[in-house]
Amino acid sequence: MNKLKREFYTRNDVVEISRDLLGKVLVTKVNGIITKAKIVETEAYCGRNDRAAHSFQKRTPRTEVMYDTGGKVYTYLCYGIHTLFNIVTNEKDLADAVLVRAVEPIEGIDAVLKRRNQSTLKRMVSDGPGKVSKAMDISLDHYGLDLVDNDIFIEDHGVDINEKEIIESHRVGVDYAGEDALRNWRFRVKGNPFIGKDYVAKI
DNA sequence: TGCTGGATTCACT
DNA sequence: GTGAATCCAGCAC
Repeated sequence: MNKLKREFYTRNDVVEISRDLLGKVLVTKVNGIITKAKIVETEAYCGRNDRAAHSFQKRTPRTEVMYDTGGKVYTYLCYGIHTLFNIVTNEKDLADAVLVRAVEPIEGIDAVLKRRNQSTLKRMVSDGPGKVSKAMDISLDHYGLDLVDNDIFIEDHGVDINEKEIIESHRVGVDYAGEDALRNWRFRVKGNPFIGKDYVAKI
């Protein structure tokens, strides 16, 4: 198991990192419970010239960590209820980030099901960004955490997602971003049962 | 100090 | 298919 190193996160192409993250394994150790899940859906945000990004032309206390060096965790609350999990990328001050939208649980499944109040493992468990953080027990407390040296990190299990297995599509929920909302910066693993169910209609 | 709206989810019909 | 839940950041005053 190779834990991803700083160099993986600090590359300057956030879109490339988003693609590379597909098939990688997100690991969390919260309250002594280890949970692992394969990343099957990501979304890229470019802080400098992407109106969909929180960090676009406004540096605030909330988005401060996006301006830090790649490899940091950016969590924030959406609709007052849901925690969304982002991975900061690129060099310091550039504010790029990747949103993890869906995962496939592979270890600690009992804990995942318990957190999600489910009895069996199915798409429902982790096919949305808010569900991912809940399933993995990621909360706002993890804001600013360093993935390189902490209880939350990403492993490379040698799974290589073929270019042909990646579905590109435009991002959702960011209509306010105008033309930037049309960028094909959302990436999914083709055929994986845990990706968001709307992918057929949105392509 | 107060108002507004959002990178959503889930229960219910 | 639809609507309610729910809270904080950002901005206006």
